[in-house]
Amino acid sequence: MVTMQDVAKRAGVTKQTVSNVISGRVVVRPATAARVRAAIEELGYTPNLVARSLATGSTRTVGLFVPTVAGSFYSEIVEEVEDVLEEHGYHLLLCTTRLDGERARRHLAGLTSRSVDALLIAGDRDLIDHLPLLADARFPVVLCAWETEAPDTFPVVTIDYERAGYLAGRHLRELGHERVAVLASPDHTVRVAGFRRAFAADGLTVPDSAVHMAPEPTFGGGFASAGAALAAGPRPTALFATHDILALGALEAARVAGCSVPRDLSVVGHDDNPEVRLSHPALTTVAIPKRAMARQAVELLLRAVTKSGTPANSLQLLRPELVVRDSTGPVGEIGV
Amino acid sequence: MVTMQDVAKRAGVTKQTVSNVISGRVVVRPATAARVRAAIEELGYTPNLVARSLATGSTRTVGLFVPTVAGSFYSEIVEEVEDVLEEHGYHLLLCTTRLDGERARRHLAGLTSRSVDALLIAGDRDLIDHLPLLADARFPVVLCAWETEAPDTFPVVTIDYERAGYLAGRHLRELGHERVAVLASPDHTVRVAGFRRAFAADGLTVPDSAVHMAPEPTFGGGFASAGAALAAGPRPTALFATHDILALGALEAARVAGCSVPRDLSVVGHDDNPEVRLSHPALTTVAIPKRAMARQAVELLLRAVTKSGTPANSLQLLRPELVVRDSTGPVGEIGV
DNA sequence: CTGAAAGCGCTTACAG
DNA sequence: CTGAAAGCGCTTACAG
Repeated sequence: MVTMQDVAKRAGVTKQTVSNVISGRVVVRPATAARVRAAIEELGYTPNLVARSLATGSTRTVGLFVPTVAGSFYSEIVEEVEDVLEEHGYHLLLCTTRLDGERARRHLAGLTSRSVDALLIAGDRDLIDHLPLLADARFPVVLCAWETEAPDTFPVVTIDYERAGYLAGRHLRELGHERVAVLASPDHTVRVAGFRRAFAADGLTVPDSAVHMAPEPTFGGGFASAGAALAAGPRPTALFATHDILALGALEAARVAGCSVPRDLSVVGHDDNPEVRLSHPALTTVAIPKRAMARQAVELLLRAVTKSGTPANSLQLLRPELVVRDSTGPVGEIGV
Repeated sequence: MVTMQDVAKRAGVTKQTVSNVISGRVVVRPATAARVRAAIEELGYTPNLVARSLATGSTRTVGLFVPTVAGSFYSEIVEEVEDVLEEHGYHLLLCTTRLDGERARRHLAGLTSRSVDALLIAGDRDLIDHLPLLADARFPVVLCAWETEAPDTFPVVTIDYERAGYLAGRHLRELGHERVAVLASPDHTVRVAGFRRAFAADGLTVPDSAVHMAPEPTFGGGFASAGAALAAGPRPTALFATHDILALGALEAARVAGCSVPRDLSVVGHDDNPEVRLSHPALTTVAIPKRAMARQAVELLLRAVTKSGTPANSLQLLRPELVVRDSTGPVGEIGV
């Protein structure tokens, strides 16, 4: 491989001068610089990034942990993170943890060894128990898409999930719904709490019996738990699913149960993933500013890298927004 | 940061001995090794991977280019690649090219500089024009998920897309369909050719007028071009979409046009993405062994890395399989 | 504006 | 089995 030394010899200078030409940090006489550039060109020289990293202590690489890359939520985050990194000349080292805490821990241990300038952890599912490992990391760490109680050891950029649930609830309240059901993933307690708050504001309560757990965030999971919700007691007039895909399953369950949406049943989802446009009727849902979240998190991270300090330890909550489509309507007189 | 030197001092040995203990490549006296290990523990030493890379010339990182990470096709590939890499102790550097050849080229240039031990390029969309840049790469390169004419400069692990189209066509022929339409993405000419071959085998031709281009591989794109196909001339009795999502759009177009699937219209998709289970009726499609493909490609790549040679230049075609569900049926008498 | 020196933290032969 | 030396390819002060 051709090294800086080779270029230097060819251009009749020392390698320090070559380095100066490349970095542009020191002014080099135009004639010399031209000779160096010519030599680089002729030799097809390309600097060895590993050597540079060792000398500078920076790899210009950021690690990203996501639970998975399947599904549009995290894949959009990955792409946004990559975009921001690219704008700043950084590379992306990706680890998907796949609901496997042990796997996450192993990867974490691997990255601790300086191969990364900073680390972004998206999603609280798999790494939450291993955060202490990062306590004396030599690089900045930022958390995002964190729904459960965020540890106060790292800056967090996330969504106001409580408000997301609240928006869904308030919307249903404004439409006059009183008897409602919730389809929830186990780790979505914050959304459910927000949803309840909207009802509590009107002196209504959403009983625990109205909250149906969907172990898996899948279409089938939504179908099954919506089926249970519709079969139970007095049929609800509205339903909030903490995940769009659960809502899509619920739509199907409603069809099967012969109840028309939104006439007999209103359905609200959560996330506003692109898939929801495939549904009939189009799903009313709470849109999550995931790209904005990812961008802010990365920018915070990179600011910490360049100022080489830990970022100010803060909790930043981005606001979700209700997107009203066709799956919700006023509570009907003919209900039941 | 604590270095090997620090550990050595603490253990009362030289850093070479520490290195030996860590690598395990040289036998060290047990007592010494124990002292070294204790020192490592006490100091919380973790080797600097960048320094190691510079010394060994290996970063234990593999670069992966994919067009996007949205949609299940490439996201499954990414996860499978990562799994195989992890099994072998490698990290994943991810670049999504996003239909942007220029962006792809920039990233390529960045990686050429030794920050990666090998490179896997999935998808022919964005990098096809920039492959010459890789001509004198100092690391192995493998191509996968390549549908267009593959360059013969690198090993290719891909799908027999021609056969995929053929399987779809043969299935429809076996059901007696003669008047068919195709919904195709512009870069899916090979699938279409295979589809046509199945008809040609029976002396039938699929005219160009029966092939409808869908510029975007989206639900809306499928809906629009299926609408055109159903409106045109004598209505086809069957339809092949070169992409599942196009087929889902077609299903919706059929519903709107008031034609019942599969009674009035059979629909075959391509890929067998998980989404297709959401459709009504469940979609018959051609399943693509994408995970197997990704695995083989990475294993080929890693074999080349460890044997530090270019991999044998070969073209490997994995076989797709027809998955019959509910969207296809025998051609009806009452057709049209 | 250019060159000589030291150093980033490791590994790899090679002696002892 | 352990130590002394050289080297991986850069960058960063520091002289001239």
